[in-house]
Amino acid sequence: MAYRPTEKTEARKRAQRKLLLDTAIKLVARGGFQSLTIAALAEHANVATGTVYKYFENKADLCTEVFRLGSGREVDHVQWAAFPEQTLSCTERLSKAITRFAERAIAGHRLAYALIAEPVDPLVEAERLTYRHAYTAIFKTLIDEGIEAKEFAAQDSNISGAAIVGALAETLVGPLAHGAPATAQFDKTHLIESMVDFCLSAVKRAAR
Amino acid sequence: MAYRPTEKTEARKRAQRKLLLDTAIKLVARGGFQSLTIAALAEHANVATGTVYKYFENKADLCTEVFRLGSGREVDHVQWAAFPEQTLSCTERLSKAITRFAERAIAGHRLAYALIAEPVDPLVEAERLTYRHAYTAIFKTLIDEGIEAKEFAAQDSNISGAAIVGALAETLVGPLAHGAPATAQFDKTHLIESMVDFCLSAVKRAAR
DNA sequence: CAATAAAATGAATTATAGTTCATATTAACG
DNA sequence: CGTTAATATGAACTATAATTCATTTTATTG
Repeated sequence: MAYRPTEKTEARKRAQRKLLLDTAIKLVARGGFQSLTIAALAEHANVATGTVYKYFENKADLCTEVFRLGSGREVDHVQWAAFPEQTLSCTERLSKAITRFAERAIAGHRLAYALIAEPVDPLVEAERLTYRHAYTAIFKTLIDEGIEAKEFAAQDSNISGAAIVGALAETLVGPLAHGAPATAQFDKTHLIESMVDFCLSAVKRAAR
Repeated sequence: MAYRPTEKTEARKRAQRKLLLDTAIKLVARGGFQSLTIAALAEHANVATGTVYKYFENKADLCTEVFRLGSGREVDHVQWAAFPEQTLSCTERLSKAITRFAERAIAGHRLAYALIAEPVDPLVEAERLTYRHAYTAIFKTLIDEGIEAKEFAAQDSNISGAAIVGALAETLVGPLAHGAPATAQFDKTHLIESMVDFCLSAVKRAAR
């Protein structure tokens, strides 16, 4: 008997895996999923291509994990805004959730675009639906609460939730799309305010 | 001198090209852009792969034309609903335009999904943005008219237009996505009504 | 029919990535 | 230090499609 995995090697293994994932996310944030190739990942992480396969079953597996890691935090932030510690009206919470979504998308630039809208391998597409659905679920729950509290009109909260996600994605992704030059600045505050107004009016349905 | 293109051959050429485009659209409608390969197209159109290149520069060119042909008619239909012959209120016209958009998307199934949301080659993505923008422009113009007529609140019509397109795409594409079994029926009328309510309330902004 | 130009063919080539695996390297333990 | 097991390596292999091009077929005219 001469060799056994020890805490040190296990730690190294975990670190290597994390390094690969972090590097992969950097690649996606820089050039989208289309730039995430095994070769490029290996290159940037200073390992051989074969090594990647010691940590990930195959490319789909890698993409899925990248997607989860990249989006998990994003979803959490919106979740926290929608369901805060303090007691706030549903109107305020929806407003904050939309603002948070938008702010992070704008800050994240290419990454947000890649996660929300960029063309990806069909294998990854399923994961994106999950991602978008996570947002829809947050808005749906919040809208249900708002209906209960008589702040919002009675409505199909699933549809409204999805509509909000779609509206946000379209209005945010438009300006961020392609390799939209970071110079092409747009009025972030104006965009966010507009979207808050649009969505709040929609769920309140005061108009006839 | 012995051979010169004549009207007959020119006509045949045009017909061949049309056949290829129609076949390509059928393929996309059946299995999305991912199933549109030169080999498959040639096979289904009963020509050799090389022949395709007599009619199209390259694949990107083919995809672009497929996109234009496929979406052109769709956009026109919404355009007609938004700007009809008869005099109608902006509210009614917006309602009809949204309904038309949704009805055609639902009827078109896979094709609508492919045009609006399916992952495609980045080369084709630019064309999609054009396509979505065409819808945004229609809604923007209609919203501007509605603001003028005091039917809608003052707002950034570009943002609202894009928001409507995004909201529609998200709510419609969700149920249509993947190879969503045609059996998985959803309440089409309910969905359309909900979206009309959502969008009309949003642009009217009666709520505060 | 002969001559010729256009059009079609499809096997071969090219390009791009994902995946594998025989070999080399490294780490742990006696 | 020597043995052994785990890890890493990266060139070779595989798969998938796009693209090309020498050859064949077809259409037109004198």
